Amino acid sequence: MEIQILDVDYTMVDNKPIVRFFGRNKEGESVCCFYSGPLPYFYAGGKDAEDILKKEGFVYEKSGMKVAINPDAPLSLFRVWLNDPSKTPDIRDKLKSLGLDVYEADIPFKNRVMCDLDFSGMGWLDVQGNIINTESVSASRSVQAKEIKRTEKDENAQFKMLAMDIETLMDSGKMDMKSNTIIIVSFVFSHPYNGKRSMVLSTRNGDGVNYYENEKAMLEGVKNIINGFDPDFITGYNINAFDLPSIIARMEKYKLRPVFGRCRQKRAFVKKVSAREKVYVPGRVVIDAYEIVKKDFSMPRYDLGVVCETLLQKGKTNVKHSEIGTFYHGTKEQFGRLVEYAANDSALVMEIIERLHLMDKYIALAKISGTLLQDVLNSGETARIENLLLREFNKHGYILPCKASDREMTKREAEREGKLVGGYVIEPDKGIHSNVAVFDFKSMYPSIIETYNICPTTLVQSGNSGDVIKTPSGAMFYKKSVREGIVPKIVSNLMKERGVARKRLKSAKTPEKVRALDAEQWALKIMSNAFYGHLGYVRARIYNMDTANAVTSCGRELIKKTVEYVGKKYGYKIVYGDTDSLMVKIENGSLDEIYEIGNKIAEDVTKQLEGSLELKFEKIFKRFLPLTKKRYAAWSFDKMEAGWKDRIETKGIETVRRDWCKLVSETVGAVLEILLKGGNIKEAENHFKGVLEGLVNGKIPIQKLEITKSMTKQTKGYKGMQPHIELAKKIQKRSPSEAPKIGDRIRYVIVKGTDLLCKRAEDPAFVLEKGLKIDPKYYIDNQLLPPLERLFTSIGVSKSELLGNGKQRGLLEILNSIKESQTTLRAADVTGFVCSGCGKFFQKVPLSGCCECGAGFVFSSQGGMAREIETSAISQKQ
DNA sequence: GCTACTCGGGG
DNA sequence: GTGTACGAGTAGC
Repeated sequence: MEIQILDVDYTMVDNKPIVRFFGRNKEGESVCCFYSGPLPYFYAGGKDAEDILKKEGFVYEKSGMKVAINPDAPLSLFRVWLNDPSKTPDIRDKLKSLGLDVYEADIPFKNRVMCDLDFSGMGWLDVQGNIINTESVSASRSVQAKEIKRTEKDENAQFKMLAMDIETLMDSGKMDMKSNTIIIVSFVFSHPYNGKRSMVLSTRNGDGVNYYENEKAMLEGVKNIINGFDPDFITGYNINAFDLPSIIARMEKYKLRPVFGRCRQKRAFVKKVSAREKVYVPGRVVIDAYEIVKKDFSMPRYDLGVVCETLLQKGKTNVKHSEIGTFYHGTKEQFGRLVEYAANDSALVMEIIERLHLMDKYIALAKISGTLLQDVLNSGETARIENLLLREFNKHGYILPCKASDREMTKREAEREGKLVGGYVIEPDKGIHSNVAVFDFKSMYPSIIETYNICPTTLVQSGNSGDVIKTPSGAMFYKKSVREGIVPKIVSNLMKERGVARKRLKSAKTPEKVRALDAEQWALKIMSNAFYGHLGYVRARIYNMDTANAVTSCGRELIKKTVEYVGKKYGYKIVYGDTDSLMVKIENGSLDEIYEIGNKIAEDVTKQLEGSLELKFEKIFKRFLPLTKKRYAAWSFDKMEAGWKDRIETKGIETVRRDWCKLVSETVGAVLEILLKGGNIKEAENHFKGVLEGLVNGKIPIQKLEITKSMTKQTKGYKGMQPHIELAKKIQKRSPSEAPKIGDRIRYVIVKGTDLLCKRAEDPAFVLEKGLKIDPKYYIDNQLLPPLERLFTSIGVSKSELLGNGKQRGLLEILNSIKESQTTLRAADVTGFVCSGCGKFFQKVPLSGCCECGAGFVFSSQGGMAREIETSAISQKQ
């Protein structure tokens, strides 16, 4: 039988562990595979190690393994065998107290087994054995395995997913998961369950509701339905920190065992992981859609409402939080709306995960790193890297040390302080540059690790001067011919496999295959890029400053030498570069000509490089505007199969910030667009002046002036004066019922007046209602000017030029000077952009810079004035 | 400018 | 469960 691994655990029978592999087979049945044989063990060494082990009565054997971080140390090592994994910590501590050094004595048994058998999370197994009958697990099939081996398969089994959402009564007024009553539980099934795709359970009866007499009975129902449907994945929104912990807490209150995993004995449990809670359900995988969305997408907020609008382009049925209690006790219709709301939330979460295929990446990471899917989701990069390190080091005769103690970590932090040197950043040549070729070193750090054989196992520890590679940081590494490093070997394999995956991707036929291969190549890149960081990470088992610094020192030297080479041989100026990238000013030539030159340079440079190092020509910045190190904007052109594709690219320039009003991000965006695409500084200046005029004339819609800040504590708790807090106080006095509460976001605008600035914050609705005037000076000085002044000074336009000629002039004068300066259009009048080709209306210019039809844009203004700003149909579309 | 602390999502 | 493991954004210096 072939099964795909979802989860692994063990049970003790006759004082020996039996490993259980939970998964699903090709036929779609859930399977539990029992396997005896693997025993826990770790390594011990040190003075008199053997005597001590013998005297203490341990089962042990001499081991020829070497310690990864110090392979040349003469050390007699022993493998110590145990029976019960749960007793390992005690035994480990005992041996330590007897003066022994221990290694790999902190590896969870399931990981130990997965590593030793070379199995992966979400990987496939070929299992030979007998079907058995057992009540200990809930699975369609249980197998007593005689032989198991891994097998390779791209596709996934038909996994079942359950999406759920609960509604509770917050009678205490607090989010207390122990005391709040659960009134509704909604389920959506990926596959029909008892002929249904969804269910709503409630302690109140209603249309289409599974009614339960009380909460306890409903929670019994929850257990029965989950176990009956037998999902592989349980998903929900913030399910790790709310829904499941609530369910578990309430079950415990009623003395119901929270057993809805695939082991009939083991409870689902909540584990605190660095202040966040994670829920584990044996044999199943808990997927918190909130956590995934937060990792995968960048949004200002992550409540399910905005997430659905952004990702699914649809809103969610909404019931105000304060209405939940009222509707539960309210009319039939009201209760119906509540039921609908709960059902909808589950359905939306299921849709987010399935339609956007959010699991693809995590499944690929599990397969590649060997980590169980649940651990890929719940832990970070470190867990994946160390899983991979463990199996690869072991395969090649090396063992890893235990994790560093707190004391050791503090020591490392102190040692690392200021000594871990990063990449080389070239001081940017300020101004607007035209036709800049962008190069970068392909997978720079992984390639350096591979090429220079950088690894803890190859680091020359003492003055051994043999056949070694000397890095610019001074650290020396044995050449591959002497001893190949394990980290270089892993990284090299990952990069090689990525090449294979990408090749296969090109010829992939089905969408499933394309997705899986794309996720695979992505995960391979992520993994190979993570090793450098790991070497310098204080918690890493293979932490070593000398190796980490060696990597970056090679990078710095590479980029410096390349700058020199390109400058000397070709006479081009390098206007900017950061760590692994180079911006080379070509200045003259068409896109196609620069493309030719770029590729020639890349090829030439690559020829001079050692090993797998490669310089790649990436793209062209038709215009490049560097502001400072790490901050620039560019009009970038990529050569695609269909022709050149352009876009505005910014790095480190915040276009959206919560403490800026919309007008700022819009103006920054528009000015950049004009500068980059039009290349006309005067025009950009005029645009800015137009915005100022709009402000002075009160022509800017108030929504664009709103600033949002959140109130994190009681108003009294704030020492200094802050506008949003002062506003909160005002509203408290005016209409206490609408007063902002802790955690609320407060929107405000600054109005004209003689009061202190902080006292002039006002509610936008109040401003409209009372016809108050906003304060243009505030918006100019505190909002627009800081980012825009920086932008303009970088291209040689001073503040005084921006605001007029002389020193600080009155706003009226600014206004007059604007009128004289022949602005063709006042920004305040611009309501959007209209495509000059197809006429489609856009509120904002899309990131591509042009409409889908390929044509450029014209401003659309209230007065019907229109001016073409861009006709960038550069593409050679066929 | 940098570092320390907080809070996210959920009813 | 042989594990302790975030991270962006803001407040405060």
